[in-house]
Amino acid sequence: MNKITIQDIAKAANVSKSTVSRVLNGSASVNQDKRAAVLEATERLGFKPNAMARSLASGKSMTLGVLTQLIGSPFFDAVAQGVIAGLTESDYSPLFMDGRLEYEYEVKAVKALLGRRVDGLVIIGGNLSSNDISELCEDVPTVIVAREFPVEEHHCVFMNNLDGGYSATKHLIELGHKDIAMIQGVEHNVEAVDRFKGYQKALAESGIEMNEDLVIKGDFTGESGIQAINILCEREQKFSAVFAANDVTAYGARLALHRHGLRVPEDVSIVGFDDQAESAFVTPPLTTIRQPACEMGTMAVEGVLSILDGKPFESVKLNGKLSVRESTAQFQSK
Amino acid sequence: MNKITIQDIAKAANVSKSTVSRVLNGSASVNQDKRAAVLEATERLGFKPNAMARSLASGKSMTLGVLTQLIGSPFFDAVAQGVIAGLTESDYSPLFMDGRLEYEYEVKAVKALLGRRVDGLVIIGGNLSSNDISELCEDVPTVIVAREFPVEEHHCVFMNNLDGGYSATKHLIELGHKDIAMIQGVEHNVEAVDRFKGYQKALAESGIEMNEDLVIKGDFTGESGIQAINILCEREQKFSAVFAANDVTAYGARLALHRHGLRVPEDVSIVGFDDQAESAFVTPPLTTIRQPACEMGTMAVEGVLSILDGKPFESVKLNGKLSVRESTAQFQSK
DNA sequence: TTGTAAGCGTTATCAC
DNA sequence: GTGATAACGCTTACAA
Repeated sequence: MNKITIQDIAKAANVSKSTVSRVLNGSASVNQDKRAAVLEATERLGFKPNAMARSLASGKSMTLGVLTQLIGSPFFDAVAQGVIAGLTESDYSPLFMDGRLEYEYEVKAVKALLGRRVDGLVIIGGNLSSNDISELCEDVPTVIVAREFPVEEHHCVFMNNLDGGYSATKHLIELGHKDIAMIQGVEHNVEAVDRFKGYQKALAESGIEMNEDLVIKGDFTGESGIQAINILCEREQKFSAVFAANDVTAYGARLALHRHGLRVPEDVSIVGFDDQAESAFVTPPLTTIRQPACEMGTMAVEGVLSILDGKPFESVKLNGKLSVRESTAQFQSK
Repeated sequence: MNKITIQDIAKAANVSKSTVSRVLNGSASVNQDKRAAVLEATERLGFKPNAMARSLASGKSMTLGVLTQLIGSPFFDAVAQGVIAGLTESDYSPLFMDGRLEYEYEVKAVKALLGRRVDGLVIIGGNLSSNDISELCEDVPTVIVAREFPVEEHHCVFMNNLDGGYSATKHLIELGHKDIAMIQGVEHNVEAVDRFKGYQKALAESGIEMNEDLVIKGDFTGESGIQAINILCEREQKFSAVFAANDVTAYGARLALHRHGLRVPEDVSIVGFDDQAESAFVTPPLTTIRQPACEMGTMAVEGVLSILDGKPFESVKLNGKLSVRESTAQFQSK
């Protein structure tokens, strides 16, 4: 470890610890010469301030804790990127912990973050309840991303999943499709439910009666996309389009369709949800709803920062954007 | 912030700070009654130890810093997962920082990690030079994942990219292919170069002379996969198989092939490299080389832990595994 | 502008 | 076993 302390610098520069501190933090003006001497000594001795001691003394850690889930999923990464971007201008740095999408881990991660005395918290998705968050995060400014809590005490930045589901379905309807299957996401998951509601809304609005047989349960995995199509085909269900609750499910669906000899988009159109990076390169490139993930991360950070600054922060609901590619086409009656 | 300190607990439990510390850390035996009282007070007041103060006093932070790059890429996530897994049994917790695959960020991230006085460091990929690492990490036990430094002073856990490239190409050759195109990865990137070397080795070993025209530069993106195939087709180059430097490039190649009316695998076989999660659901499911990413993460952590424990640690080189799916098939002469 | 000294919340070293 | 008390490295009044 770097054994060099502020004391060593003080000695080397012939000043007091306080002066060194002042120079390093710019907290007060210091004589040019001394200032130079301190800087020189700092450089020469390779002094690296001990963040622990610093935060212990100041009461601030100058870090924002970020609870992510499965940092490998494209969505979470995009949010994380947004967080980092939103932080570059500030003096804070992010501290990531992964909740693995498992309740116990999430609690542990938040506690660890709080133990490190992060000055603010960004919680991305996950399973923590409103209560958990209230209790755990008490007086640390917290913004929750990609989840919606109707309670006013929580600050959220989330996507309008209902609107996204609506846009996706509407797009299909506008292409002339009527028998539109939906592969749902994880049951009871709010986002999944909202996407489904959007599907229902678009259908209703266009005077198409929803056919229960076209709604298949899924769980956001590629495998569930495959299964859903298998079920539909085995039942010899008539359908010319499918709306999958997320992109990976759409991949699976497209694969199963291929195995059943159905072409995309000639025979069946597919719309996904998320717009993960791969979706533009898959064959055929997937039409999908783009989640403003990166923006959400940035907005969350700005939220925490402004709360930290004593300013108010209102929860925001963002709309996804339909990204039309080649997996959807005009309905062709056969 | 939780304003409750060890002092408050001491008062509430009618003991001294030292005793509270002893109970909480199990560093010495304490009378049953006092012990119970301390525990009760801790629970009741919701005391959360200040990690900062703790590490300042003890000189250890009980954390391992992890420098990741683009935490959203499947590969880095898998490594991160391995890191977390390797840590669960220990008393250490991970601290993630993202280097964004940009030199400046990486340096900054490592410094931030070191400023937090992490007890050990796991560096995943990136652009830091051997020197950078030596200078920055001086006496903090460090293990580097997914990069190979021939210097003995660095501890590395990496994949044998040459062997992976060899396996991929060999697979194609065994299927009867002779005109095998290769879409390279980022120029000068060690891993990319090694994968290419593996390609060359397999060719040479089978007595197939390498055709320079079949080797196309790429950069690990889906777009470069598309471009490569476009070039090949425009030149009316004869080829029946392609080995892409990574999975995303393979996706792009497959898409371009489709646009040129070439079927996979009937007309052209494709092998990727990485085995990211999506590759099993893409159409057709991609044959690829699976990187033991998770294992690498775990091994890296074990390495750091053992160095911390005063034990020696030898760099390890792991072999990837060929995962045969449906994007490759027996060569069919037309 | 600068130095002195008192914390910050723990752990660690002593005596008892 | 247990309780003072001195670190740990830094910030920040408070004086000068």
